[in-house]
Amino acid sequence: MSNRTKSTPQAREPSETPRRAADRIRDTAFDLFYREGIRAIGVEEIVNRAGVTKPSLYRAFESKDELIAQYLRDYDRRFRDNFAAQGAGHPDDPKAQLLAYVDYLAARASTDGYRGCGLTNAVIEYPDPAHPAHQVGVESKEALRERLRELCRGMGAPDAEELADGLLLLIEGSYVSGQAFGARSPARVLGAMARRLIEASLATR
Amino acid sequence: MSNRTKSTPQAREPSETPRRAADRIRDTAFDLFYREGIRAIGVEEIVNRAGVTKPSLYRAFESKDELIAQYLRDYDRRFRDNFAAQGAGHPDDPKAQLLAYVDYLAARASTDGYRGCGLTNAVIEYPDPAHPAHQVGVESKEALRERLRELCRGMGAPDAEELADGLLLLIEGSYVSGQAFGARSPARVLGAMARRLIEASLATR
DNA sequence: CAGAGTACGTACCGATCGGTAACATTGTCA
DNA sequence: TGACAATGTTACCGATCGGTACGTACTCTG
Repeated sequence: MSNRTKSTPQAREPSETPRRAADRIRDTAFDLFYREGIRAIGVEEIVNRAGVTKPSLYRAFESKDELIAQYLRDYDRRFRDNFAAQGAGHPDDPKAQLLAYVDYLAARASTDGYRGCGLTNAVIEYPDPAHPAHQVGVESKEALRERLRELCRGMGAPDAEELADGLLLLIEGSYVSGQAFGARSPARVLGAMARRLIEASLATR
Repeated sequence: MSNRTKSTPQAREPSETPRRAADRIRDTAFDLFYREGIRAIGVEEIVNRAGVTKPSLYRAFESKDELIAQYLRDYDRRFRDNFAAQGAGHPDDPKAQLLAYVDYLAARASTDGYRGCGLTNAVIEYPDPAHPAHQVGVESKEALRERLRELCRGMGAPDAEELADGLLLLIEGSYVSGQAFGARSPARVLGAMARRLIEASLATR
């Protein structure tokens, strides 16, 4: 076990194609799993498209399941970053932060070829709660639920938990409807519905 | 013994296990596909659990894809029947009809082991629009969307299309959230949120 | 009772699945 | 130059995938 770090990490251009085999596999798996579905993609296809070989995959990942879990952890990280980035323009304004993401999602989920949320899709593809893909997906959704609750509390909602769950339903509905309806997706009304629900909920006493 | 009634195909003991091979396959496939996912279930497992053999499957169905499509058509039929049944107690009251289904769904989607909507799941499992599973799923969703629009028009909503899409988002969100959260699903607030959204939408002018 | 259909099972196919063993090659640093 | 880590090459494994050629048992009809 030598975890020796090179003192001169040079010639490391992130945009370059070759890179490390493990990274190429990770990126390729991310793209294929998300686009085509996890169960639809075999390890053979991943290594072929990544331009590497199967032993390289199994040197970097214990199994396909572990690669799947890694894909979903990557997806979760990107999701959180993006969620935060959308609201970054509205510090100290929870409602504006949430609406920024909601408007972003409404546009994105109403484009042809949209594939929804990789984490939601994984939970559906692996209904067994014991499967790592299911677990990572559920954990991410629980974190999203909690984040929405924080935002709703910040808005001063009388019942923040209830409003957060309502918004979560709208968001998850946008993920899946976008896949079924493409550019004419019901997700196009997500922004208007979220606003209406928020206003009505803030008005309750 | 005397069976002069060969023209009438009866002698049907509905509760009996053996029945015809094709029917057993259909029922078993329905259950397994819904419970475990379509891609997760092979034809071998279907015929084993149905107590028949593989050639019997391929005599009744052209291919696995055709069996899948049949499963989804069956699912769609049961869904429409159930949707209608939930609102049957409120003739000439579109809002009550819709809320009856919504309340039913809120309860069902908040039980452990809930597996969501088989049609939604199929669209996610088969993202390729050319695949029959995807197509049958999408067609069913379009019909549901239209049904919701009818109901919203019947309620006198100023923008029935918009409200229908909002309700569709809530409903689809309940399907998928139920799988991730089990008994503590956000779907428990579906009834309250649908009511709030409907009232707020009816009040717009 | 003969014979034709019908309904089903036995046994098998090639392809692909996830995963591995053994060895050759490369590039980097000392 | 030589050690070492990373990667490629090749060939393979048992299991399972969707799908089929072919033989057998039952039943209805003539």
